[in-house]
Amino acid sequence: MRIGELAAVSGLSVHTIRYYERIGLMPVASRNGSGHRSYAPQTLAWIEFLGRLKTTGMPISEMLRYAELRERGVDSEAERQALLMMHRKAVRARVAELMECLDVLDAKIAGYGEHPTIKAQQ
Amino acid sequence: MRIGELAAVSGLSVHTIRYYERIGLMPVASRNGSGHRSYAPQTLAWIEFLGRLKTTGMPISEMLRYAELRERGVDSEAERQALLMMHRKAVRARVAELMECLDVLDAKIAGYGEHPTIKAQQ
DNA sequence: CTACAACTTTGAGTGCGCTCTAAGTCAAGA
DNA sequence: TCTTGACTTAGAGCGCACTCAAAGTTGTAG
Repeated sequence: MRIGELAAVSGLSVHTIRYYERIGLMPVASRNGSGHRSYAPQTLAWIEFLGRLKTTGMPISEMLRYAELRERGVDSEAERQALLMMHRKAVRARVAELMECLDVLDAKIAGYGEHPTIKAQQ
Repeated sequence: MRIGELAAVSGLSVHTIRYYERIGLMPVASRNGSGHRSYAPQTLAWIEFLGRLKTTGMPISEMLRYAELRERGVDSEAERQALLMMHRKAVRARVAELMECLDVLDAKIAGYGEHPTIKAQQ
């Protein structure tokens, strides 16, 4: 799989894939005869997982930490698991925070269109 | 209330408060005799609401739209309500997205430390 | 009166995560 | 052979949301 195809199936841009490789988020890709990057199909799964980390607000610096542990192989699994557990905790907190904000939004939305006396209390 | 005190109680920096005024997120503050900004206590409630919008991922451009409607007064309430309803929808979607990612994280975390055969399926 | 903190302005700088440009190489179809 | 398009590199540029710097003014405590 060449970089253009990987970009198409992953939704990342070619630029972004090369950027991810440059900063260490993706392993240095092997090359075909003409120097073009060549990707194994599993690469897509890695990109998708990175996407989950990104969606959940993990900064690149921390993804990088995870990627480095992954490169180190099987003996880093406990550390990777710990890192993900910390992140899960942060995501759960974020969800709770958003739900609290949703309550505030609900109240504000309900407030519009009410009796002026009640409205004034907003 | 002067800007330093407002910064202390709101958690924003003095720089940020002036920045918010400059871009239109906050009304131009009235001044005391010596040209210093003077704030009414209700200003804090506005900053806190802006904080909710920010926490829930609303970009400044959209907060600006809301702030402008607010400046326009009572006749913009329907529009403000509509804007907040759109935003609430987006926040709900974001919560759903995060919860989906939490499932993926749970599976990944559970996968570490399992039997090698099962682990290989990750 | 002096020192010092808190304020004022304009405008530049920062960190993040891309995103694009320029200049060049390579492979395949008309 | 020519053209087209996908690829390569190094490095510059961008949008967002601040954040800070410089130079100056004002208010108050000792």
